[in-house]
Amino acid sequence: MTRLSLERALASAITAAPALLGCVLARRTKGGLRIARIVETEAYPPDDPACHAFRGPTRRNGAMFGQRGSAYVYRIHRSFCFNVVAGRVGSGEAVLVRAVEPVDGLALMEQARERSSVGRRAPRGYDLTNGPGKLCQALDIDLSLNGIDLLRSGADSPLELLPGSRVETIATTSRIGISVAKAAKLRFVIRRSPWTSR
DNA sequence: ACGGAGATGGACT
DNA sequence: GTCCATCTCCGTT
Repeated sequence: MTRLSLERALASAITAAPALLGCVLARRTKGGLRIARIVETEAYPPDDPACHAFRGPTRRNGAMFGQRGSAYVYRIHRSFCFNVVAGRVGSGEAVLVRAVEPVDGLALMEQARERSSVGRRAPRGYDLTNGPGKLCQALDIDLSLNGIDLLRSGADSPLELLPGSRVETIATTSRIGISVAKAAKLRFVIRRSPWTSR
């Protein structure tokens, strides 16, 4: 996949969600570099009652109405969830990244997960990044990254989205954790990847 | 000013 | 399967 084809896929949440499988997230902090490959996504298109933007912009979902390729981060209970904004400015659509496969910086991810798990069993193996809240812990993604441009490259880019290599078979299922529009098959996973959630 | 809900995760039965 | 921690935001008073 080229950078151009990635940007083209971001024209809508529906096209972006499968296209983001296999793409790579590069997280840069003072501690060092963490690299992860996206293995599970969910599309939240406009006019979808399960989409946070469905009832128009608010302070929480404001970043969803920004430029395609920017980040939308929000808090749910104790956790954060990370989305890639798609569509046109103002359309209000995004792709939730639900699971990633660690590629590099594994020790940093383990430390970050352990830090968030004080008093509990330290997460190991697939448990490290196989859920939307878990990957945000492992990559230290929080509200400070809400709205940033993920397509900007450079040593000072805190979180960057990079095109991936072509992916194995993609499976499509219902989305997880929502209370409305449950039937839509808008969850995309790399088939047989052990790093997906559930 | 206040009550309720949530695209979750972890512990427990 | 059930329960609930913990916080931001929203809609309503």
